[in-house]
Amino acid sequence: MPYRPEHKEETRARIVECARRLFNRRGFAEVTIDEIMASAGLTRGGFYNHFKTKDALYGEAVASYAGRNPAERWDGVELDFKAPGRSVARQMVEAYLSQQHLDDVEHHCPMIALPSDVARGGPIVRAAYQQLLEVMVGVFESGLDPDDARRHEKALSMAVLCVGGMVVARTVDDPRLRDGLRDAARRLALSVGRYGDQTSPGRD
Amino acid sequence: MPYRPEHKEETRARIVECARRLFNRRGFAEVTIDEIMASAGLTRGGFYNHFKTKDALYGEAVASYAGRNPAERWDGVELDFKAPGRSVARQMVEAYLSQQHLDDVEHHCPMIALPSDVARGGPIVRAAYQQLLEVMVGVFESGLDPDDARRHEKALSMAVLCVGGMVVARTVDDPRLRDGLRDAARRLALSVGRYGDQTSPGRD
DNA sequence: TGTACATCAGTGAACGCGCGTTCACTGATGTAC
DNA sequence: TGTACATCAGTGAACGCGCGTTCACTGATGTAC
Repeated sequence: MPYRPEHKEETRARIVECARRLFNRRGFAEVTIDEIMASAGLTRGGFYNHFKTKDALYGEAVASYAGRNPAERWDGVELDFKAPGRSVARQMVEAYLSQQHLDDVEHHCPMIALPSDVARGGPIVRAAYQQLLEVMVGVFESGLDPDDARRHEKALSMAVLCVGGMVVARTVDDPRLRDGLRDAARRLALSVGRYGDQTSPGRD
Repeated sequence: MPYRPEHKEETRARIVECARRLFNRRGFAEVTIDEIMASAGLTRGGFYNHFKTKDALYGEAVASYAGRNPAERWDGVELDFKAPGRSVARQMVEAYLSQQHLDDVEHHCPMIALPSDVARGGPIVRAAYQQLLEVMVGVFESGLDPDDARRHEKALSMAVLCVGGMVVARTVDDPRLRDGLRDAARRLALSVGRYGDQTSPGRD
């Protein structure tokens, strides 16, 4: 056996990770296989030792984010997904809508980085995307009162605020408008989750 | 003068409109000039009588949506933007988050159809996009109590719910989840606007 | 320990298709007489 | 009213670059002896 058995697997994982970052930054169509391989320290030809086509890599890149340990997703924020609940849900809102997450394009959630690419993408990519969304909704739901009849609906609207807030903020240049959108989304999401924000206070 | 003076202008407008629809459906990179021209009933070569490059057309296509009479944007919904206010703002939430708007991909607002393309786009496209968003926020603001200190913040979060709700819904296949997201966003936006929905009732 | 070997991850030249762009030409149109 | 003309919107063949993909080859590596 010429190479360690893990060798190829490691290289493959490196390619996927490099591709994911490049796709996040510039979109699927604009990134070339040459660039991806160079970014992984390899050359063009080797690509097809690992993947059948460029499209196949795309699916894996989106799925790789979904498959990662969620705690790793936003640098510096430790979320304990084994025991979700109020404080994890709250932290998730804060982390997702943070300045840091907005600036760190390479580590954006695909829901933010590639919404239109995914909307036009194939079934594998779409399934990976939906799974991500369902995890997020589940975390928000776990942070809400189990007796609340509108628990699920509230969790859904919190997810819309998180993803939507980032998607919209990302396309705006004016920093005041951008931060205003992010902040408005953050406050309303916290308010829906009853985390004490006063944006839209209701009975408790 | 061989042709009526308006002739060229009309052809040009037809190309922009055809391009806008195709871009909405499949994104900028995936649509060819051949397709655009064929869709406008013309042939490839004539394109450069009207536009300098494909990129220039892209900017115009996004801008064309912003420049249209807002009342035309969502078929069957008449919004009187000359006299905005509560009922116009409410209608806008309903129309934007309607099933009809979700299904009618060709007439999607670019904020929904092209969020990632725009996020990576040039200054002209981004400026057109931001203008669209500001119009929407302005309408929502006009529908809120002028004495409300959080008026602007509320209008921003309503815009996030509208755009975000559609962006997220569009990428999900499961119809229950998709409609759940849209509905949750709609109800929360109406509630923030104090249009009588009970999602998150507060003092009035 | 050292050497020959088999394997296969990685190389880089080459291919070929597709698409943006160019350009010499055509022919439909409004005008002049 | 009819005809010759000038204009220029539109045509379609051709160009050439870029990129996805292929393929014959290389050379690094672990194994066998």
